[in-house]
Amino acid sequence: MTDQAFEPHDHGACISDGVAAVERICVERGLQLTKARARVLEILLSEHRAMGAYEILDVLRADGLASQPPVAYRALEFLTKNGFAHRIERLNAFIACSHLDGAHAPVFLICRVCNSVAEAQPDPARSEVDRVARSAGFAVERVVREAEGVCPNCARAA
Amino acid sequence: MTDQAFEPHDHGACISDGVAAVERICVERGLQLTKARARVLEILLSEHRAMGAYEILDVLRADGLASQPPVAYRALEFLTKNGFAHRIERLNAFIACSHLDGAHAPVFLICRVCNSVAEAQPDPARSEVDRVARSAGFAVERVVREAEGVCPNCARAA
DNA sequence: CGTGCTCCTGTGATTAGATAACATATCGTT
DNA sequence: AACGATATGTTATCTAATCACAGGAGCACG
Ligand SMILES: [Zn+2]
Ligand SMILES: [Zn+2]
Ligand SMILES: [Zn+2]
Ligand SMILES: [Zn+2]
Repeated sequence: MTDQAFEPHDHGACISDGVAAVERICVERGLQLTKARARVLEILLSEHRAMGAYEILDVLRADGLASQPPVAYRALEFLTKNGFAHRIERLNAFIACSHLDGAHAPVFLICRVCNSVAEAQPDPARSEVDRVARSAGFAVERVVREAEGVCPNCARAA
Repeated sequence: MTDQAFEPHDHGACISDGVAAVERICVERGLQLTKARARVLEILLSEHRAMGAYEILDVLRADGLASQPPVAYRALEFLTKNGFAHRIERLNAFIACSHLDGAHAPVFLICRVCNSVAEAQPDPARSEVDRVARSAGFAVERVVREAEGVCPNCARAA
């Protein structure tokens, strides 16, 4: 149900698989995964936590690439519009998608101790948000579901 | 299940009832509902939509009260910490609570056309967020659930 | 060719949202 | 009166996001 963010895993595979999957989807859909966009995706994939636009910008700058805010924001807009990354509203930050297969309405679990973020993929049929919206006659276009708390690793450590 | 934000109602009662309820609760709990805090609450209650801190500040300024950001942010911190108002993460904005009775884990329905925001009070027992968190061993402390879309009034109008 | 078109990039400036730091005030308690 | 706790006022700063406009790469068409 949740992904591996809170468990030990081969993280090199997270990165390479993520890049490969996005490359494939871009070819399928005729999208341009340009240098800047690919680099931002890599940066996001490099950690299971949300990164702010200016933090990403710092990495780009260290790479010798362009360093003005619009550079990061444009790449992030491309990635989020196409479902390759998500914006975490609670943090004003971004994270690579870890469920690239199919449409989804993810739930994010944000650890306030280690800052890791897990993207979970709940059963879409029984969302309380949808239920409530339907009963109000409200047409939902986008849903934000984010939980802040302590992940199992940090709970054990304490 | 949802409140009256999307339906015609006696809005004067929304404001007076809201202020009265908060006043009562503050007395009960020994909280100080000072001039600035009460005024910010009134401003939030005056509309069923979320208002930004600087927008609130403009109203305070028009009232001849203090006009620096911390004034608004401190009042908003008091109101949100005590459950009298909520922060809408998606909008970086605030709205008065419309379910002052009891603890709650609200769902917000945000109309992108008329900007009205309804606070719904779903059955807490079957939250998808809680279910997912439990299965991941994640200890939830705060939940954000916000749906963006079109309210029934605006859907009819279109 | 080379012109126009579309999409992407680079850069400077500006706007919006939030907090830090520090001084002052108010009020009840001793 | 002196004190501590809480709330306010003000300046400056910081972070996040967008605007506006100039250029550049790729491609289609004549
Ligand atoms: Zn990984
Ligand atoms: Zn953690
Ligand atoms: Zn009302
Ligand atoms: Zn509406």
